[in-house]
Amino acid sequence: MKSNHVTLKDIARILELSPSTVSRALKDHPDINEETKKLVKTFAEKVNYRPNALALSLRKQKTNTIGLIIPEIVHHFFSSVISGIEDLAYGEGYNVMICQSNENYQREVIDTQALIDHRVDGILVSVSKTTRDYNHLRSAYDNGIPMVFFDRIVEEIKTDRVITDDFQGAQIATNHLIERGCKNILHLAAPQHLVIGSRRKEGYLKALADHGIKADEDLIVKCDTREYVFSLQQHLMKLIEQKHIDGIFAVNDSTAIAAMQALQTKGIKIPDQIKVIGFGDGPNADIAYPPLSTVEQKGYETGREAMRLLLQRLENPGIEINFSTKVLTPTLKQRQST
Amino acid sequence: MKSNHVTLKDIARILELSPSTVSRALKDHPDINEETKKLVKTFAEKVNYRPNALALSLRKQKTNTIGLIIPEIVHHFFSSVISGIEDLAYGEGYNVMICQSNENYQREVIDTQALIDHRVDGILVSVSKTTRDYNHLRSAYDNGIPMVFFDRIVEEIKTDRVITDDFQGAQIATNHLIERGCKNILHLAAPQHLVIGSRRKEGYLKALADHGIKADEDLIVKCDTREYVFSLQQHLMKLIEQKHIDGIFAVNDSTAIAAMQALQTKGIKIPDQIKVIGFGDGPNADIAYPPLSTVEQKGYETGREAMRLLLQRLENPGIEINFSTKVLTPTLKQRQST
DNA sequence: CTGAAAGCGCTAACAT
DNA sequence: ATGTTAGCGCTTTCAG
Repeated sequence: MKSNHVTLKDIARILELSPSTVSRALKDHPDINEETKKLVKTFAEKVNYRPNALALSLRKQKTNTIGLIIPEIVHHFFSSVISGIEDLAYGEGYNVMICQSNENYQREVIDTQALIDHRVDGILVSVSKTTRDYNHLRSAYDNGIPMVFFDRIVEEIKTDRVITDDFQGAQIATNHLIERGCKNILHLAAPQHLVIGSRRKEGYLKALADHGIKADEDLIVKCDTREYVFSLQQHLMKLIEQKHIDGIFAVNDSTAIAAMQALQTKGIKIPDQIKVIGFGDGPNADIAYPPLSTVEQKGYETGREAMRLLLQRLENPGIEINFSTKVLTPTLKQRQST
Repeated sequence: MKSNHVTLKDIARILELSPSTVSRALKDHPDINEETKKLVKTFAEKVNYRPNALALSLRKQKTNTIGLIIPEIVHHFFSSVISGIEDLAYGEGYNVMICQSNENYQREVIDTQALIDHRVDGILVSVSKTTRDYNHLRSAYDNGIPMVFFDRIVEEIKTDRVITDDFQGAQIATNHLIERGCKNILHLAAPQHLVIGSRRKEGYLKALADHGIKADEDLIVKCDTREYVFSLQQHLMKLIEQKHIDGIFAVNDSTAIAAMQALQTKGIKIPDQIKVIGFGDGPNADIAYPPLSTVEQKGYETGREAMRLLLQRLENPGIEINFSTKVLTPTLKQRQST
């Protein structure tokens, strides 16, 4: 059970050649005799030789690894992001080192450090909800490691970015409810200190204004998780009755789905009596009853785009200008809840 | 923007010391003068020195990284597994290199290779559905890299394992349906070359036998994804009618939920006409309509247990006997679909 | 066409 | 108490 990796030196010794010759033979260096190449290659194949990636990285001063810092893998949006990143990265010969911050600032700091320690060639990051200080990221930046922020960006650090147009997404969702005949629309909102929280609320307000509907502060309730919905159930039901609510725009899908379930326990029919729309479009939307209308946030493309921007930096080192921000527009996914 | 990591040598040069002294000072070697230590440490702190993990690994012949090969991160079970692994690993100073095979054999081979190339200290793996040949894994094993299989194990390779008692879980699920009055139970099964596929089928058969119900091969249909359900919809509906199906045990939750949706489009009432139970207990179970009864499979514990077994091997190298298999027993989660 | 030697960043046995 | 040296596995100049 002891480690027994074959090294270049091993091959050289057995074949009575020098390590340099073996190295060159393996990578088809023109100087090497065809005979020798064949000999070395077949032998290497036979003994299942694999170059040591660490030694290579150390020598080349390039790890061909990019680091990814992500809040929570369980969320469908983020796991789609991972797929987008990996598909591009693998194709270009890069490995991805995934770190999950678990929405925890301390963990994020440690993760960033680990990525720097491993000398990743670049970092992709979406910051945790609890991160308010950015020195750890700036330190990576100062170390000369190219970075790209996606989704949860840090405005203070100038880099390439990929974001979703939350404002427009919320507007699309709210417009849709209005077009479906809703007059009194409840918004279940995320905390306003989060960019997605305030941007989505603003989009909601804009849609109302565009249709000459007067906004009502009472109809904006801070409530952005499934659990939150059930704990506010009493309050929400009262509100819905008093204000004659006929539409709900929730800041994410799981909140929207929980809201539907809460309404249904009171015998309210969806979409007949109240129409509901979410934000995100994970697989839950299809599973919900009725299937949830929502705006689709493009996780896969977000990841792909972020990786693309990073690759660009990696291929053009030294050029630290012209940072670009890619904005992805979410699209309406109508199902049966509206 | 150019890479500018400080090295031991840099510090040595500037402080006019030898690299070894700096190295020792940094790790509190008793031989080193307190003055020198202080000098070195404060300077290292100041310039934000961080040892190069690659150089360290190369030198120590130990990467403190463990590799994880997992079919699909999106599945709740697997992302829980990751959390279980990480929590333990980080605590012990290990990093986790996550590879997603995407249920693709080719990718799994490449991933395994990448882990070997990076000289991970150990590997945790749950094989993809499409994997039939195990040479890639055996090669890691032969290289002396300790492995632990979890969930989707490979029986041909002797290692430590963590599995769910699929047999018992299936039995629990099927018994539950029978107790709820079902007589003709359809089983939506996973491919039989997967251990979880055959074990769950066997548990189903055992439950039937225990209750004197004659098994009917026609009632076991290979169908283990949401998409599969909809593509087989015609066939399934016919079967349900002909065989007077009154209960369905699906090999996983999303298949169970898709089945409920398919039935509902035909006006079939759940649980009144047909009762449905799944396997896994992800968050989808709560969102489904009606909320899905299922057996709870413990992802977090699976990951933790697998990592625990691996750590044991890493701490006792050379002992390649007494491989143990940890079996976790799933528990019934009754909701409204039965 | 092949080999010797240096070095990527670090540690540790062996000096002094 | 500190320095020298060798070496982890590899590539790449520089010499033959």
